[in-house]
Amino acid sequence: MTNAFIRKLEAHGPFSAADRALLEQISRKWREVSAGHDLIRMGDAPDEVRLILDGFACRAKYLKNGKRQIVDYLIPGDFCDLHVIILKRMDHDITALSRCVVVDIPRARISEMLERPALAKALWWATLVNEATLREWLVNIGQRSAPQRLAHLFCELYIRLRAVGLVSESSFALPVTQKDLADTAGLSEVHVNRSLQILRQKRLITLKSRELVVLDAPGLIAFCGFDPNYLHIGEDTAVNDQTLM
Amino acid sequence: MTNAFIRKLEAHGPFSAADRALLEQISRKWREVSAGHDLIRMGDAPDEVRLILDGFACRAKYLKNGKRQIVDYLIPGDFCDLHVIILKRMDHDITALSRCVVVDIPRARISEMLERPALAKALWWATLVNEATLREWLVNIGQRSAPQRLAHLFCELYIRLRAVGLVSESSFALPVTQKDLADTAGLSEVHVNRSLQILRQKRLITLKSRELVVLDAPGLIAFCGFDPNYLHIGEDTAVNDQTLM
DNA sequence: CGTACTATTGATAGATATCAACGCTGGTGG
DNA sequence: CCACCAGCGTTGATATCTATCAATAGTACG
Repeated sequence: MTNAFIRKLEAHGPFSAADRALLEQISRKWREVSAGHDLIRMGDAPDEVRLILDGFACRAKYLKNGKRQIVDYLIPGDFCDLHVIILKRMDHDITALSRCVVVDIPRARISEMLERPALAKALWWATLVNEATLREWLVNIGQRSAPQRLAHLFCELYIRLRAVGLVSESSFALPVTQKDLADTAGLSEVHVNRSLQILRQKRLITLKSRELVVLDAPGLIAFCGFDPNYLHIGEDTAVNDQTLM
Repeated sequence: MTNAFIRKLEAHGPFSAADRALLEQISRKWREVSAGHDLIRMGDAPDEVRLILDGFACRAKYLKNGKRQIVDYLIPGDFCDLHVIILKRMDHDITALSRCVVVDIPRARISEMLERPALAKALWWATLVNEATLREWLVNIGQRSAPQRLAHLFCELYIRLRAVGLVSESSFALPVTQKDLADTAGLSEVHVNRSLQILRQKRLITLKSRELVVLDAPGLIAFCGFDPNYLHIGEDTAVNDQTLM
């Protein structure tokens, strides 16, 4: 079985049999975390790197006044905390949004991965795409209107989830509350509600019972000016809106 | 001569003589870029990785409607585009804010660096701190008020610039316009002007002629709730506001 | 000593937050 | 199986923040 993790990493260069064997061994022993529970807490200095095999989680930072900013959504195949290999402590929390299946990879295994060029490159790739995504989020919050911010987030999740096979019929599970979206987009809960109504009125999306349906992909893309380049999926492949969504 | 680059990288583990020799060789051949000129443009796929030895630059993404979001400030010792080793193309621009001294490191040299554990680790460190900084910027724009956003930015620059010896007497060169600050903080130019007035009224800072003076460091820190942890400078060292600024 | 960029100011419009209430829904225990 | 409860979504009214527009004042630089 090739899981989301291996599929995602291998997207940018084939692995040798030995590489794959190592990855498969890594993802053999997993555990479950139920929705709402923390995978890692700020200040933790874990000895393993966590990896999500199934489920949805978010990375968030809290202010002293209780405000929260979600800075990433973690989907199957994403590493939670590659940082702790180098940076001793977590500077933020990771919380499960749905039931998650997680593997804990010991540092030693990561070191082994870093010694294999193809795997090391894959880890660099994952890290750098993360960084590029953070930059785009900054653009999103800094420069776009409330409804556009949400639209952009949905476009991104669509592409990322599709890359791991979690989109069907233009729709996908999105186990978040409007408050979560608010804390992602730097908005209030009420304003998220009203912004979603705008997106619905425009017949761009539907979001009900934690299920997001993209009704009009080109429209959604145009509405927020989404350009998937920053995700560096299918590098050097000619892409356009039609092929993408 | 140990330049900012080497000093910064070495902050997290000593290098061997060979490591240092490689670094010194790398930073030997430099060139100048004058203020306002681009170091790299979106879409470029350069064969070298650029590194700033002196000067100030910014990393920015543009929207189709002309809006701009600055997503990072680059100071001496910072890599411009480690990404292009792995991700083929730049997905943003880098522009000099002041006259810059830059070195172009051929890919091959970067590969040599990655083969040396201490140097590879240093590169990982730089990348992961970048990522952590982006997360904190997201918190900044998403959750703080306009004056707080600026205060937080100033705190960060203070710490980062001090780490490379560019702060003296609680002040440092900050070659940016109010429009630049606006595009950094997701605000309008006018509102930045008024927010700066608030910071001045509170006797926290002074900003004139591209020189920022921190008048009241503890006050500035308290005002925006700055916590330097995310910069991962002096890991595992007990730090507090007093020792920091 | 213009000229162009940058900073500042005032007035107004627009976007978003906050506050408060109510309705819906899914789960739980009796 | 129903009643209740808690969390979530929705709505309206209002306050606050921030953008926009337009004009003026500095400032740096050729």
